[in-house]
Amino acid sequence: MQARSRATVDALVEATARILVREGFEKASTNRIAEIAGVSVGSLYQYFPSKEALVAAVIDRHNEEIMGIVRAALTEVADLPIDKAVRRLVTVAIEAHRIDPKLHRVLAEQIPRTGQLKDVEAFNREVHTLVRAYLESRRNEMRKIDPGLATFICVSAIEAVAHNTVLNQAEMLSEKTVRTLVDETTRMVVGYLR
Amino acid sequence: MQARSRATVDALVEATARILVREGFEKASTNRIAEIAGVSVGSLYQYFPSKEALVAAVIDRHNEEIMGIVRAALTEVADLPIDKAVRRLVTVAIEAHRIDPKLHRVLAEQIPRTGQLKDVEAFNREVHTLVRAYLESRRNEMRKIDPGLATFICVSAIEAVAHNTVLNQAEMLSEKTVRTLVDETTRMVVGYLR
DNA sequence: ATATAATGCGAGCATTCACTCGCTTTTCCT
DNA sequence: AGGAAAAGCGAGTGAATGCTCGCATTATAT
Repeated sequence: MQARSRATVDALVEATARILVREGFEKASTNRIAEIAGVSVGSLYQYFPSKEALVAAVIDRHNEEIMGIVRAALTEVADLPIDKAVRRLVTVAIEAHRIDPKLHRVLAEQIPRTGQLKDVEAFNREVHTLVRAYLESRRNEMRKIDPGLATFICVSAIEAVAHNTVLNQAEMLSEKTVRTLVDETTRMVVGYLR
Repeated sequence: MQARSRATVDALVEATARILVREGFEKASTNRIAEIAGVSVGSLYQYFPSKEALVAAVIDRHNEEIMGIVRAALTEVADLPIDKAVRRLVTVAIEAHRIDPKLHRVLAEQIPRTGQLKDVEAFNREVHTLVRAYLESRRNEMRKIDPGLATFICVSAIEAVAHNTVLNQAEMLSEKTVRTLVDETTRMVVGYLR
């Protein structure tokens, strides 16, 4: 039956994420994952050909969540002037990183980059492409500047601020702090673009 | 008989770095490291209590190299106005990341962050402190702004540009590209600060 | 030359862990 | 009900690997 197996798959992915967050990558053995999922190792290998594939599924789920938000934001921002748009994007970047900070941290710090590096790169490229398209459509509001370069610098800067904010300050982030941070980052990026 | 043992220690650290770069973290077993170093596993454990400690030594050596450059730059820049200083710092950041890009990549991507995370944080804090001190000494050239916040944003942005540049473009970086990148990043940061 | 200490050796132990396979249970269909 | 197919089970396997320990070699001191 399908419902049953989908539940098993979900339980496995969920359990993997939980263990990664609660006990770190090292403790995440396939046996343990199966145990936490309430499933046998045999079933695990019925659905995932390797441990790597399982971890990749977790990464994908998380990235897909983030990309959903980012894509939506970039669509809804398409008609806004640069200052409004950048502000929104900075806000969204921080929000996206805050979805599941602990998981984000583990994925960023503890997962050995192997095969699925390709996937992460794909997400990166997508963000790049989308941002670049937006910037090109707003060329008239900007100074003369190579769009690829501008995209690279802006995305790097915004991503870094969001990333470091979430990693360093963990969960303790007041609304006010976030607002100030958004203000400042927006100011930097907008000032740079025009 | 210190010379002999120092040579052994050096050989071990060097071999570890080589294996990390050439074959990745997974292939870096203690047995293999000892073999490449031309030393026995027993000797390895005479000088390093664990594999982790060995990897930590490699990380430390690399970080120390980078910090040496950064510290020097920040000292020699102390009397320069903001625009000159920032330009120098951006340049140095990229240079520092280019010291050993392959090792840098492995350290950034493949090493599970365990204990020695503390060390990395210490380096981070030092950079922060130094930059902040500089900014505070130049307050008069800047708009009214919280120094801690400004430091956080500037360091994040510069670091991210340098990091991504080196990671994405590997070794293929023309002088011209670097100069443009430095120009643009400098422009962004300086524009932001004043 | 002899004794003592420092350094080095590497086979092997103990453990962990990804993964397999033969079997059982559950679900579906007629 | 009966049987086939789908899903699940978990003890067991084999390989990898971090690390130990008893012994061998080399340096220093007397």
